[in-house]
Amino acid sequence: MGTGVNYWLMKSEPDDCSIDDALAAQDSTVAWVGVRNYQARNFMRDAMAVGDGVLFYHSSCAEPGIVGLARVASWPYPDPTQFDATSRYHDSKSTHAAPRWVLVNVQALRKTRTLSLPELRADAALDNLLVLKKGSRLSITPVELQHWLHISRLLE
DNA sequence: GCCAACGTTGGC
DNA sequence: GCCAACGTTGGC
Repeated sequence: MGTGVNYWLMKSEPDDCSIDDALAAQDSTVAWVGVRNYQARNFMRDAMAVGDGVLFYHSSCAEPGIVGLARVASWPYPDPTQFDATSRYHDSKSTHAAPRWVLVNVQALRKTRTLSLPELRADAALDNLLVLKKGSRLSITPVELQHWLHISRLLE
């Protein structure tokens, strides 16, 4: 793990938790429940640090794209929904002794204009942004500093 | 609703 | 370890 702040893009379905929902939450902070992909989990578990920058992205909706800025607001801890038999995220194979899934808290900082997927794709400076790669389905992807800076400028 | 792409599972 | 079958993601 390197030093300094890292940057991430995190997808959320707005029907589930939109940028408005996050901003309306206590301290504008939400627990990022429901990640059930090992690669995405490993980013939270092994690479995220409190204060890391987050691009808040709406997926599976009418206008997918970046809709806000946020920050990582906790260290990783077990996702409580994995133990909840009534949750859609329940995992019967996970135990309290050896939790399979972790999460972090994410604090929304501000809503931005929607930087839409077509707009992102049309920007040559973002050619290598992981979320734009063909077939990319990861709900959490690292963002390079140069991409973070470029997108920040677009959202000013 | 369709379907491409990817991840996971489980038989062998 | 291989790989077919199945499940999920997510744009369109």
